[in-house]
Amino acid sequence: MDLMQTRIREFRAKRGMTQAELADRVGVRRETIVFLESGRYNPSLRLAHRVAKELGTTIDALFSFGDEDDYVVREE
Amino acid sequence: MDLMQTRIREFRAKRGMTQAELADRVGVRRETIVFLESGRYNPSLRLAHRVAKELGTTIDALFSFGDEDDYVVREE
DNA sequence: AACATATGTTATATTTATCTCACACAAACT
DNA sequence: AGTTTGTGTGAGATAAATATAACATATGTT
Repeated sequence: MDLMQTRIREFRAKRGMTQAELADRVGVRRETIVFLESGRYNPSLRLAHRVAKELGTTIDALFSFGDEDDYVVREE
Repeated sequence: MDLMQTRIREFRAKRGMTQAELADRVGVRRETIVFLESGRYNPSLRLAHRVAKELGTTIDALFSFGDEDDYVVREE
């Protein structure tokens, strides 16, 4: 099935934001965030964008697929 | 309804690639590319990623939503 | 121990993306 | 004029995202 990686949880934690809070601000159900964080589904581009925006980052920074040469979770 | 902007056509043209070609490489139907280029639907993140990759760019460079401060189509 | 809060799960329903097929149109070429 | 090539459109079918609701678990707090 080839799931994707996401750093949503990492970014969300950095902001001290709860799943429910994020879901709320983004306008989806909390369960949707759960599924997103575990990579179990493939959001629409628009949803990905809203999430990235709420977390103060970009889509490309937030999600990654198996095909990148250089995906690393860097701490800062 | 609030459509999104995309530079797919621009990038595709730059590469001299046809809609059918792109569809093919990306693994979708040509009609899907037509709809994407006209912003009439909201691809899955994975599809957006595949398209960006085939066009040698990133998702964030390829798509934009009404909420950016600074979206410009720049020529290079 | 009881309670509250944050997270995870499972099943079903609804909405939307994408497929499929068929046709239409314009431009370029023979 | 006819043919090819690239692009656009529309309707119906299928697959996948998201909603909804209900329950489960873990952790922290009193």
